[in-house]
Amino acid sequence: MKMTIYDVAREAGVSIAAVSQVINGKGKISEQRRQEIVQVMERLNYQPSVIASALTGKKTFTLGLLVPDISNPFFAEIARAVEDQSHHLGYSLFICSTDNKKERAERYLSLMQQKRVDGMIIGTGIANKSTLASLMKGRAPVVVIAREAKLAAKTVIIDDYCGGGLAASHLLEQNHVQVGLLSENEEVSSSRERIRGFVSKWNEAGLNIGADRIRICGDELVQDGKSQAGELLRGPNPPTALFCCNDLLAIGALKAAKELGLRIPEDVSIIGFDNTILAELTDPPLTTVAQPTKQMGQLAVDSLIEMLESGEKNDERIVLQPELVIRQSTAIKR
Amino acid sequence: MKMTIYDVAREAGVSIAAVSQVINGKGKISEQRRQEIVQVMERLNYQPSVIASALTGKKTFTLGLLVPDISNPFFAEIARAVEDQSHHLGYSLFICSTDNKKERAERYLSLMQQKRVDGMIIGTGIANKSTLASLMKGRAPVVVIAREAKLAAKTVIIDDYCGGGLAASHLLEQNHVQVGLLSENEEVSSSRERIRGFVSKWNEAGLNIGADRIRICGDELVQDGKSQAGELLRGPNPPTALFCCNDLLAIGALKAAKELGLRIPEDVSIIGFDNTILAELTDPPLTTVAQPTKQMGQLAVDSLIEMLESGEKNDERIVLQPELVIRQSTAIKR
DNA sequence: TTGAAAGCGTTACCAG
DNA sequence: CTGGTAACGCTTTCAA
Repeated sequence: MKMTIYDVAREAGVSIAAVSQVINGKGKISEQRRQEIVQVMERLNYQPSVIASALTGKKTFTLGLLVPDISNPFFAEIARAVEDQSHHLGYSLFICSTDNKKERAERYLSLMQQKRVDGMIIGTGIANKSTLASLMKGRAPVVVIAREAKLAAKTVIIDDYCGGGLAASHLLEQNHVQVGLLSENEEVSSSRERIRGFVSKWNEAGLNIGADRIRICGDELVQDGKSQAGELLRGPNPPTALFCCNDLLAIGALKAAKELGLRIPEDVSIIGFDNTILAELTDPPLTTVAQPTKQMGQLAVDSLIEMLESGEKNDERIVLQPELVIRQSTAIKR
Repeated sequence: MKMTIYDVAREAGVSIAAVSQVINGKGKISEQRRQEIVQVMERLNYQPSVIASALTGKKTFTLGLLVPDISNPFFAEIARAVEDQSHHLGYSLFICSTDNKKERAERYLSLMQQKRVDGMIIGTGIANKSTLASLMKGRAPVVVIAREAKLAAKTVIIDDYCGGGLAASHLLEQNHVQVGLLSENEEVSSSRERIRGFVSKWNEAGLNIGADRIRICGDELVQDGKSQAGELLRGPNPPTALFCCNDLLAIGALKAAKELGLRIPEDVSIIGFDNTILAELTDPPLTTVAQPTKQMGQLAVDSLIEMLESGEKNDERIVLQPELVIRQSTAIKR
């Protein structure tokens, strides 16, 4: 049933070498022979085996994408952008959700290497440097997306520090003084940067943020965001504004506030990050810092393909600018 | 740099066959030899090439998933469930978004075959029967998820017809008489079934739904949902309730209603389908019909693996029950 | 038990 | 131009 290059060659009365040449458009064959062979291939519905081709050292035309969670809308959007550009350029995509777990990430990475992906895009923290280091020594080029790489590596990212600052400025303009910050797990560098950027801007204004005001949330983003926000809001000297490192956390905060009978933004302002589709749907719509996901995904793939085609590793960082999207979850402090 | 089975064999002073045996845990080797070989493999950080193994007729341990759009939260959730179960069972996953486009679907399908996936899960309409038919004649087993297959094929699905009925009953109980329905593109069988179920329940109650009350939306779900709902709501005899075939469409409807200054649910009730994460975030939270995505994804993978391990094709349909989740976007007609 | 050798489907090099 | 043939890395008989 399954046709091979031999079947085609036999049917066309030529050698497999000839067939191989027309498949790859290489070498010299008379136009007539080529035509004939093409015809036979179509007639037999022949499809070259990527597997066999890969075994001889050719590419697999497969890329890998590692994200924390594909069901998180932000990463789903990134994934879609990456997928589109990959397929556009002729590559298939393995998608893996790591839940930010070191073991999962390493397992997936090793799997991808065994399956000989041509390159990978990493959008998730990788626990230790040595993993990334050995990864980069491998044959497959790597680009890091939406995260700070721990080593010099090609990176497509937004200026998270600046994004945090954007949020801080917005809240500052609205006269907030008491704020609470919701961060992701410490491994998540983008989250750390956002917090750093926020705090630094806040300090510039001569204001302080107590360490107890910065809450680290676990992987159950909505859930943990809700409980941490709840603690902050119920505690002494409750914040009048909450900066959340992503929209999911912000949604948790929203829930906590509502549950406490607080009005948003009248009683407490909430600001998210990512500008996922969720942000425009919440009640009230969420003020958030936007990342250009489409563009990031596309750039990541382009860079990756360029690296693997040129064979040169490239450590350049592409830093895009975040943008504040003001909706109705933030207001002047009363 | 890259270790092969030969390197291991040489280093361990045995034949490659011996190494192969310990890799696959087959054949008989003295425990001592096995230990030695394992040690060498670890020392050399040897990783068997899935590619080479596949070439000899073994599995690729790769599955393919086709969905309309991975950035649609419903499919992102399905994908996550499928991914988890796949990886749990040792398989990697290609994920492809087809946008419900025939050409894209066929291109992806062909790619997957060239890459010799062990099986595929189809969650998107495939334009013509012949494609599906030839697909199913291939070596790789297929299971259809969240969609009616056009041919006898293993299917994991909810009872969409019944789901439509659930929505209708809910609206009927609330005394609605004038309704509007928002459907997806005609190719989408689940959507058709939901509409059929809704209409039939409606008719049972002695009520009618004019053909002009059923609007087909394009692929820009939110966008198109909004414009179609807008037309309905602005038209003569506007509906007091809208049934939307998925949450995204419902969100569009929500937007249209708000833009027209209508209150929800006081002026118009809106009911969605899928119960994605979006549904609990909208303002007001969306009443919707839930699908058990986690379970569906898991069942699909389990069935697929079972088929490919047993080598038997299986046409069984697994039909799960949808469930009405009542939130605040629907209310008794005033 | 262990090892030699024949594939698996392609590519690429090297003679005709 | 064209065809034969040795890799590629692994699995699987089949002898020894």
